[in-house]
Parts: sequence; C-alpha cells; structure tokens
Amino acid sequence: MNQENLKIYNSLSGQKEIFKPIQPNRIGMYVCGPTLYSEPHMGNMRTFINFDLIYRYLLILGFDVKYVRNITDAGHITNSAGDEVDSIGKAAKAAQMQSLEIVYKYNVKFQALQNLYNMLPPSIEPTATGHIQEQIEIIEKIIANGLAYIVNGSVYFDVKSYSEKFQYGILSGRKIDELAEETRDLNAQNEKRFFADFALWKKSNPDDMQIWYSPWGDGNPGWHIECTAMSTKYLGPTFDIHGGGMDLKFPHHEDEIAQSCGALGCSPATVWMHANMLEVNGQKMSKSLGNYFLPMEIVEGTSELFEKPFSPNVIRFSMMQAHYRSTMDISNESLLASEKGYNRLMDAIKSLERLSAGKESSIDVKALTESFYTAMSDDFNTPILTANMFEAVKHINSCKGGKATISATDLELLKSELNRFTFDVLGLKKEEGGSDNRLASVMDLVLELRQNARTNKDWTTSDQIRDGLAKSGIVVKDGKDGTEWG
RNA sequence: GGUCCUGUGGCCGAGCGGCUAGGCAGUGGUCUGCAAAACCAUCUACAGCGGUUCGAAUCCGCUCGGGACCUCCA
Repeated sequence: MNQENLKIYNSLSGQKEIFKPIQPNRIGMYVCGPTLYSEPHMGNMRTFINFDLIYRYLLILGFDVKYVRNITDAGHITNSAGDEVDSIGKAAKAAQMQSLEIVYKYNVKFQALQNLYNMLPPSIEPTATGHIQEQIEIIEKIIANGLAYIVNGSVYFDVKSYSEKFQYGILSGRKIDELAEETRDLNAQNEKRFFADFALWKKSNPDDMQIWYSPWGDGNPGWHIECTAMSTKYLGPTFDIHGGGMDLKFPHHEDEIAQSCGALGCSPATVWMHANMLEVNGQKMSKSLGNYFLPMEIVEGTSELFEKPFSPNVIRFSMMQAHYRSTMDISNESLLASEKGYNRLMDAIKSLERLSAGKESSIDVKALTESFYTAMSDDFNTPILTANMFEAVKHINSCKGGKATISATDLELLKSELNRFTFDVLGLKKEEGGSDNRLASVMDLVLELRQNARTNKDWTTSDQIRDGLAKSGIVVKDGKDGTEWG
C-alpha cells in the first residue's frame, strides 16, 4: 500500500477522490481549532482526535505533512443580527478576567487534553490575535478587488458582487436566492447591503474587551478572516487539505473560500474534510443543549452519564470504531463495549510478544496486514481497520492455544504492523508498567508460591493469593503454559 | 419554511448491486480445581410500501421516523 492509493472524501465534490498532493510527497493541512472561551467538551475533542488520526496515517504513508491548527483567541462580533457575541469577552467579564487570561486558562487545559488523548502536536498552532496584521492585509486585498465595502467603521464582504465572478455556496450547496427567502424578514435594519454579506472587520463597541487598530478604525476581525490569513501565511494561497467539524461547513468554510477567492483569486484548499458530530441519545453534543460532558469528567468518572471512569485509550478506541464522517453516539453502554474490545486487543498484543514461531502460517498474514492499509487508505475507514485487527487478534489467540501456527517471518510482520496500527495510527497510548524489575521478581516469587499451593491442591491459599493481588489491581490468569499476570 | 444527511440484528457500528464486517451482549460446547481468558458452534438485520434488475440493505420513487445546517458552534 502506498501514497497513490489513498482515497479521501472531498466535501467539495461530494465524493471519494484519489488524493493527489499539490507537490509530490508534501501535504499542507489546515484544521479549524477551538475557540478558547471555555473548556473543550468531548464533542470538540472528537474532531481533533479524528484529524489527529488522519495526520498520523498521512505520516505513516510517508508524506511530509505540515499540519496547521489555529487557536481562536479573538472574540468575534459577527452575528448577522448585529448582536454582540464575543464569547471570549463575555466569559472574561463573567470571570472578571482579561480576554487573554481566559484564553490562556483554557489553552492550558486544551494542551493537557491533547496529551491525555495522545494527540500529536500540530506543526504550528497560530493564534488569531497574533495575526491581526495579516488579517488586515487580506481584507485590504478584498476591498481593492471591489468585493467588500466599508460602513461606519466596519467592513463587509459583498456576496452579490462576489457571485458575479465566483460561485458563493460552492461548498455547502447553498443558493443565494434560496437563502434570501428564508431570512429576508430577520433583520431589516442592518449595515449590510445584502443579508448574506458577512463582516470582515467590525467596529468596536466602547465596552469591548479587546480592540485593534485598523485602517477603518478601532475594531475586531470577523470570524472567518483569521483562518484565511493564517492558512495563507503558513500554507500558501492553495494547499491540500482543509478540515474542521461538520458544523463549520456553512457559513465558516464557505466564507473562507469566498475570502480566498476574493482576495487571491483562488480557493484555499483542494480537499475539504468534515468530521461529523458526537451525539448523546441521537442529538449533537453541544453547550446550549447541555448534553455535553468534559473529557476529564469521563476519565475521572465524575459524570452522571457514566457508571465508571473510562481511560482515554478506551474513549479514543471507541471513537475509532466509528467512521469520522458518521455521527457517533456515545453512551455508558458503548464505552463498556469498547473497553472490553480494547482489552481484548491489548491482551493479544501482549500475547503476540510471547508467541513462538512455527514452520509455516496457517493464515495469510501478509494479506491480513495489507488489509489494514486498504481500510485506512479508503477514506480513513477505522471501523474496517479495527475489524481487520480483530481478525489478527483471533489468529494470535489461536496460535497461543496451539490451534494455529505462524512462521517466523510472518510473526515479525504481524508484530510490526499490528503495533504500528495500534499505537502509531490509531494513536492508542502504550500502557506503561511491566518495566519494574523489582515488581517482576516479586511476582515471580508470589506466583511460584501460589503454584506450589496449586500443586498441593491447596486452593484456599492459591485463591487467597489471587484475590489479594486482585485488590492491588493485578489480575492473575492461569493458562495452559503457566500463569500470566498484568 | 429552505438545503442536506440518515434509518442495519438486544446495543454500538461497517458495508452501498451478487460472496450476508467487527466489537459488546445472548445461547450451546471445549478447556479449567475454581475464576478469568481463549477457542469452536449458534441465534436475533437491513423502517414501510412500490419500482428498476437475472439479482437490492445497497439504485429510483413515495410514506413514516431521526438528525444537521440555514444564528455562535468541533
């Protein structure tokens, strides 16, 4: 399996396409990151975990990937009704903090969550406030191209003029005429000439928490312009992959396309990828519905929705059992099921290390490991990948039980590929432990004593040892060729 | 109201014209001092109604249900 076989579903065309990087072997990828006005919830994390998976697999295929994920730390005042919706400023006022204090606070948490869920750091995590100048420059270009207008210190994108040269709605499939009918009565008194116009720069209010200077007066950048400015700066006018949550498709990504075309004359990305929503009882997890929970609540077991704590690995694995383009329902039951499956996989990987090779293999190991690549190269199909990995699990267990065999070559192949896909692609964290030599020698002694008891059919003693160890979290399993612990 | 997605067995979740994934749970075995695990076998499916086709969960139409976006949102 190689780079040429990779297929990716492109939201722009609505179909899977063979992926062709703009430059051979190199990929520029931009993913819309979080707005840090509160702690990211599990739904937010799903998107980032999915793009982490995609990033990881692209690396495995040997691409040189530049992965840019922004941090939105500027409040945006872009509501079409003209209302103030500066979420960061609002949170700051409520906490009697400054805007960047709020952002910093939640950024620390976000970075910790990245670690917790074993996400690789992007190549760059640029911030909106660090790129005000770049945003102003893009806006100036759009104005110079006659596709934006200034009203009372604010700048708006002129969707009607834009539509004469470009197709507004190309990504989301929306048509301006249809949009018009629905919203015509919403907000009549508005600075905007046309309801679909959106703010590139918004004049500040006296009580704004953050204000920047611009050629048009003091104000705030519009919501969409930061992504255009930063993606252009770090990846160029057109790059390979632009990703984000499904809910950003319209208007955010649509407007990004308009801004890039309007300023630079070209669409920012050749491939658009959208990760689908995490759901609770069939409904999108969201702040406003209140059906969300925080990543730490589930790991610590403090959420009422879950009867016990679940490890980040289990949560991540459970996400990998759903496709990134499908909605995923998370529940106590689904995590319990994933936890058992996860343990099964991990046990098999441990068993694989101890497996001894036979003369030949009773199954086609090469075809099996190739199926891992086939699954992932088909639009990152992790449910198929995990299904195929469980085929490997089954075979490992059969070998262990003496009902199947594996050759030395195949054993090495399976070891390297299964480990690669488990840890490097799915991004499950290797569990530490087992490296403590002192514990290992103590356990050898304890298990020897227990074995003596078992030989003497002294079940009271042997069970006492097993139960006692269980209290310390050490599980003892009596197998055919001796006792395992872990 | 508009645009789009979706409805798979007890649960989660793939497949998207033929060969009926996978995980969890259930049932019956094997193994086992017991336990746990594992292995083998097995049972529950493609919302409904029509149509296209030699053949449909998979394509088309209608009906019913669920959801997303259209306003900040991962």
